[in-house]
Amino acid sequence: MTVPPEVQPTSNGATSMRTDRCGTLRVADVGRTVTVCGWVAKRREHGEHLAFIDVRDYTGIVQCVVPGTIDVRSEYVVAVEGTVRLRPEGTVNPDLPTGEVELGDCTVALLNAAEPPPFPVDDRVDVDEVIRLKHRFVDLRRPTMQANLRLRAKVNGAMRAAMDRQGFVEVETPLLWAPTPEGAREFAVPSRLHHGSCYVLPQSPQLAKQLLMVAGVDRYYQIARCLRDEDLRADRQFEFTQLDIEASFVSQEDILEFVSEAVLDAAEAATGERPGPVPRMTWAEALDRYGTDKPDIRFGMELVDLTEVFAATGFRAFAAPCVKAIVLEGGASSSRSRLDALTDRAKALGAKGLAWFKVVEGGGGGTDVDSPVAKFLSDEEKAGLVATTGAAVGDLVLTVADEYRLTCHVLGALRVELGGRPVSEGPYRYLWVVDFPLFDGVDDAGNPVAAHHPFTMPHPDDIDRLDSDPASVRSQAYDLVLNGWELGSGSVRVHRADIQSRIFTALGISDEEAASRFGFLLGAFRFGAPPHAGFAVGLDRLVAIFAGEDNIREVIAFPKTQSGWDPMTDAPKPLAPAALRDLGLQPIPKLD
RNA sequence: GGACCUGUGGUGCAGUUUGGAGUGCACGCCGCCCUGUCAAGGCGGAGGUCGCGGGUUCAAAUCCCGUCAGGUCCGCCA
Repeated sequence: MTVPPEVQPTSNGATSMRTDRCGTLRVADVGRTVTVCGWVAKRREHGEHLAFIDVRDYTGIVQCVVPGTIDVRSEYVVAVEGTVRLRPEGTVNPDLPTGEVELGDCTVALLNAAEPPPFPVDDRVDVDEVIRLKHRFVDLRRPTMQANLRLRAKVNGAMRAAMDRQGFVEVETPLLWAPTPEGAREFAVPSRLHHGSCYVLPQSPQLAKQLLMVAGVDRYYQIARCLRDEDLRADRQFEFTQLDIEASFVSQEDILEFVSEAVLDAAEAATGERPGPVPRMTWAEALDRYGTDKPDIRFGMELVDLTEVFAATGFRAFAAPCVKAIVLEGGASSSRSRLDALTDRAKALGAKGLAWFKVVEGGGGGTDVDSPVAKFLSDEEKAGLVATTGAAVGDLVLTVADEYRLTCHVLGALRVELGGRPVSEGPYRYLWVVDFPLFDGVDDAGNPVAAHHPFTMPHPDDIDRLDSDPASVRSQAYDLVLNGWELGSGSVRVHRADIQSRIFTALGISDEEAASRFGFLLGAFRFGAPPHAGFAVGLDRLVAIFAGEDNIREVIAFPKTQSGWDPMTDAPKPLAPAALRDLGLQPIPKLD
């Protein structure tokens, strides 16, 4: 966790109960009689004539001096009236922003007593997350969590301002939507008035915002909640928030500009520093050099292609469509158990195996490789391996040989695990990844699967191959990546029926099927759909990185555990029989 | 669906490798003392199904099997 930035209130926060906030009092306030309200952070009693109470609100802590004893405990809610005065010589606390002053001759009004907190309300210890979540209302009192919430609001505000400035209009879209059996699994909401039918919570406002383009809104945005019933991760919750954008009569370039403006504004608001222009990389280059479509470009360790080196190899494990390697500097000292663990990891990622080579000094001042499989390689191949990877004595070369995509995937993951740093650790390296493929793999029936979504416009240079060679068709889809996390994605949409029809054909979706799934959208498009394109930025991830957190739960007020449990409310819970009846539902025994 | 890691007073840990009395540390909590502390200090005290179940053993926090919960990851996330 990071030290929260000092809170800078925009007003003194005076109310009918207080004149000031705790953390704002300074030397300039000396002489004022003030009242602060907050929670008792600490009590230090010195007998019957003197006691100190540290009172905390979200702005910080102020020391209150009581001339006598006072019966308050940790987390009691109090209002304290006293006179701001300089601390006596030698008792200034340089660790506190309010440390030069204190409240003297205090009278303490008890507003509410409190049980001892279940864990310390400070940032010094990492408490078990279930306990924190169960008492989230206490956890959020901690300075870091307060700072995270407020940072999130600041980022939110900066993005809204950027979109407003660029002429976008905020429109709210429904949370109760229709099932669209494509993409992420949806949360269903049973209908009381239509037994047996359900609404679904939107995995994103995708279709709604495209309809707004048909409606002539021209430039739409929304800080939108999205819901996806998929397995949770450090960077994924069931519900998450996006800055959702769509604009008409625009190209990909316009969208990248709009989004850059919002994200860079947010970065400036959050960090005080405006990043430079965001570089670009094609999807193909990202996969080739980094083994992933969301490369962390804070460090090198790029994938090296060795396919040519082993083109004529007699080593059967390397007789594969693709041989690639990464170099771990100084890794030659790795123990056998460590190397075995790496091999297991590679297999878990889908590789058939992992061949490692320790680069050692060879005869005549040259280099040689030390490896269980070295005996299967020719001298030329060993020399080529070292030369092509650029590995030096003491380095470890890890190689995978397999299909191109799998090889890249495995080495890309190992690269991040071996050479990477926490996502929130600086510097911030933004990257546009462009020219994603239109299709990605095939489904069970052998039909191509849409890489982004089926309304993504093909790349103009590739559109002629839509029918003849769909796998080679690039799309006008793009991602924004920051330090190895996908911050968001978008695309130019298909607005013409003839192109949409060809894409559905390539996807193996019949006219009837398309009509039943997306009929309302396709129908709307017949009434004058403008060319349009859009994007969505994941706010939780962006804020987490700015907050120095590697986990989006730290920037969400009430998140759920990896199994979708909320320890505070104990959700999800069974519905009462009467509620089930109302909805026309009947539980069935759990299936194995 | 799968892999790995974790689970010990309210909190954070050590103890588990090599079985031997619920043993220890820090914080917190309760009581008393203390007129300048600020992670206050001193003295005393309370607080434990060692996640749960089973097995091995004379004996299990410790070894074995199962299970639950949490975390990280793979699959999944158009």
